Amino acid sequence: MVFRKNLPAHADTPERLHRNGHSATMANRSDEPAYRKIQNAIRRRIDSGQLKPGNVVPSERELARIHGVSLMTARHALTELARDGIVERRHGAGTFVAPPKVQFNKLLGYTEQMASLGLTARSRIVSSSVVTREHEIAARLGLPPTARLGRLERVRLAGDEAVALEVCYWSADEYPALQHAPMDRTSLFSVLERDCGVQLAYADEEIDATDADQRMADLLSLPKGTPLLRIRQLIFSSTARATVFVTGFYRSGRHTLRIRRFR
Amino acid sequence: MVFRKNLPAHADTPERLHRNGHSATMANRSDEPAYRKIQNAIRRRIDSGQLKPGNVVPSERELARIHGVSLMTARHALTELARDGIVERRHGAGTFVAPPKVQFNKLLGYTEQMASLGLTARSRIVSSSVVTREHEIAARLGLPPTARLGRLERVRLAGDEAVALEVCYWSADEYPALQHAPMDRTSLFSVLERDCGVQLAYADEEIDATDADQRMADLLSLPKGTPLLRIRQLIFSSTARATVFVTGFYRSGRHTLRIRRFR
DNA sequence: AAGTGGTCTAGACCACGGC
DNA sequence: CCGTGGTCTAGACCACTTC
Repeated sequence: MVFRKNLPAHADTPERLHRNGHSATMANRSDEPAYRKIQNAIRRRIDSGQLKPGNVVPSERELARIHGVSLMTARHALTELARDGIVERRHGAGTFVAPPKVQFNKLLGYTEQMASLGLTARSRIVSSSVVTREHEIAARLGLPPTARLGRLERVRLAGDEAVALEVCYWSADEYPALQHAPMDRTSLFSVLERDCGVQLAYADEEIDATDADQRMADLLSLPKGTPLLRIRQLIFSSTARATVFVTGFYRSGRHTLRIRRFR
Repeated sequence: MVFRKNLPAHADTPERLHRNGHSATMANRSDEPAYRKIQNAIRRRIDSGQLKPGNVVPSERELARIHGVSLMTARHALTELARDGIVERRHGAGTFVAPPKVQFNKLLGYTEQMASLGLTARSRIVSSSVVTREHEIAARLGLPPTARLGRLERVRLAGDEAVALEVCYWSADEYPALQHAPMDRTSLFSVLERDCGVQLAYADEEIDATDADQRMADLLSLPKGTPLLRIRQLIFSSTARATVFVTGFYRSGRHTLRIRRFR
């Protein structure tokens, strides 16, 4: 409930009546701050296509009038939207819907990458187990040396062609659900985020080149010695906890990593 | 000159005298906004080591008092510093100096990378020329197909060991200075930024794995067929102009690319 | 309880952009 | 010229943390 508060010192004039007496009657809908309501109103108009990139957004003064708030509050709403890249402000001209941003260096699972290319991810499970002697990987995950780790080894397919071998490790005690999910059809990311209540946030990756040993060569149907891109990623949750460790071997020519780096 | 302005409506009380009459006497130093002065004052105290990470920064009310500004102005100063990651705000507790941020995915030249590891970069120039028939690379740089391109091929050394082969291309007409700089001792980045007045901003990179052909094997003193990490980068200026195209072949085990990706 | 940041008011003057 | 965003005032009440 937002009752009327905010009566500055100089409101000791009789005009304080302008706060109409809807206090108990209309539900003022949650304790959402006014500036956030304004933001949401604008976001909705953008999402619905009513406001397109380049279109002008109502000015500070207009928003203040429409929503019945002070200039500073309307201003705060627009300033934050600009900081988040939703709108662009041009001094003396106005506030405009920003062109949609392409996200760089975005952390995606294989399933999501394929989906973003309009393809369906398929996998073949090579092995699925619980291991206890992976000291180094346990250490990377911030677990004791002999922690029980879930381990999943999958061959990634594009069409009928094997393009990658991925091995994942996670704490078997914290995420038992992963052990029994149908991982040949399901995304590891989606199980974690939907079923385990983990919000993934970022991954630190080490990238180098190696070549296929006999086992990899067999699994990927390649000659032994073929160069492979190796990506080791340690994936962190939004609470900065190391959650999954993945090592992937990607067939050259079938997989190029694209990143953008900033100065 | 900032004279006293900002006399809101309710300042018709006698208290407006509190603006002490220094108007013409002390030089108010530039037209820098008050909130920026506050920010600079705090930044200086952090840079000089007087304020260390975790230390508390003066509160909004304190800053307002010290600098003789209103609460909203002091608040604005801190809010922006927090947005830039300089300080962290904790509701009910205070504002604190943020721990120094490690920069991820930072675009660095080889010379700079070595410097950041406390090492000195060395290179051996393999060839330096101007070419006119690299249609594909010219296209990447946004130039006509037969544009004159500067081309520089260098072997990168760590100690006495060859760790990488890098080939750079740029517009020979726009940056003639690059052709005659002592590139065995100098950074391409520093020549561009210092001598050519170009501010580099970001690079789009394509990363995959390949293996050494006979020529690379000879130049890097490796067996033919050794897996190499290939990084092709198109480097853009702050005006979003493609400026340099670099292809690098990095010896595995001697070079691991580290990046962070966000969800 | 004291102090902090978070939200908000009802205005002010200025610098800038486009007509 | 008029409308826009940028800076700023002198306060207010609230939610939160710390003691």
